[in-house]
Amino acid sequence: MQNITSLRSTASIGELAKATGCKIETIRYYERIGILPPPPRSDGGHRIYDRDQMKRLNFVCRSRSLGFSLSQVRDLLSLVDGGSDSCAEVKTITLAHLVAVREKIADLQRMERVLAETAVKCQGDDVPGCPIVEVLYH
Amino acid sequence: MQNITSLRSTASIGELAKATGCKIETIRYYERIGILPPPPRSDGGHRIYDRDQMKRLNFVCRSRSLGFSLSQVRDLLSLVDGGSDSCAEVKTITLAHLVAVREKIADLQRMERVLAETAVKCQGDDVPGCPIVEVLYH
DNA sequence: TGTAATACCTTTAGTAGCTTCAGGTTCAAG
DNA sequence: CTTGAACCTGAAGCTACTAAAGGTATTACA
Repeated sequence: MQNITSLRSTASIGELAKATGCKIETIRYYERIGILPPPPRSDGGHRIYDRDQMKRLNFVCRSRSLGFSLSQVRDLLSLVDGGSDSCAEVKTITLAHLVAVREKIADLQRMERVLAETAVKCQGDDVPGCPIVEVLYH
Repeated sequence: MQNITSLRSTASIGELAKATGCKIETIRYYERIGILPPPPRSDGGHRIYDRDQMKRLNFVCRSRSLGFSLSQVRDLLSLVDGGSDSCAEVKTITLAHLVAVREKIADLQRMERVLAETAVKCQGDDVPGCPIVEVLYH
């Protein structure tokens, strides 16, 4: 029984990684760049995490998986840490990100269309007249 | 009249940049990493490009704008340079890329959905109960 | 308790695809 | 001939990690 949420209130970095789905190296990286605070250490120097840290890392991972940049994550964290009534700012960041995501989708859909249209034209014959190459030369 | 396509058959790096929409620094970068061959130089050391180079750069830029990686561009260029009947290989690279593009679109659409659903729930009140923050904590 | 496997530690360098900077040289217009 | 724009090089910086090297701590088992 090593389940962090049941028996023990602390976890090693490896247990934290398993619990959050975030790689060990990434956790250390987040600490190095100040996204996560440095945790206490064992006598031997191993990192020891508590539930708050796990919550925080979950927040970071979830934000990242939704495409927020690390600097946006930093901003979100400082709003959450602040605890003041800054929900509006959280929403502002989210909506700005939503716009960016939609732009990326539109970009990719444009690519997708051109690639698909072009690929069907190609029979796989000879390069000199390859329709894909023609399109790439424009 | 400095139009590269009309009066002169050579162009400076700046003219090439304007003609292709590719930045000067990026052109030099492509040369450095071997995507573009080093062009001849003026007595003073300035790069001089001809129409073939411009075509090649166009090919690179267009491929990049369709989301091909530089290593894919490299592969495509060597197929084109080879001139043999490798149209099938061009198509293979294109289809593989198309699959990757579609995956990216699907990823982004998942993000978009969560972000949009979450954002509408938030009224912009206070952080402790912010629905966006809740979702990020999961 | 001894030991071996596993997990952890630090620091450094590498990845993609550019962009920016510093500090200097060349070119073209007037 | 001068001046300002365009060009040159080499190195560093950017995002967000990932990997590798070489060493130490912890833990499971006998």
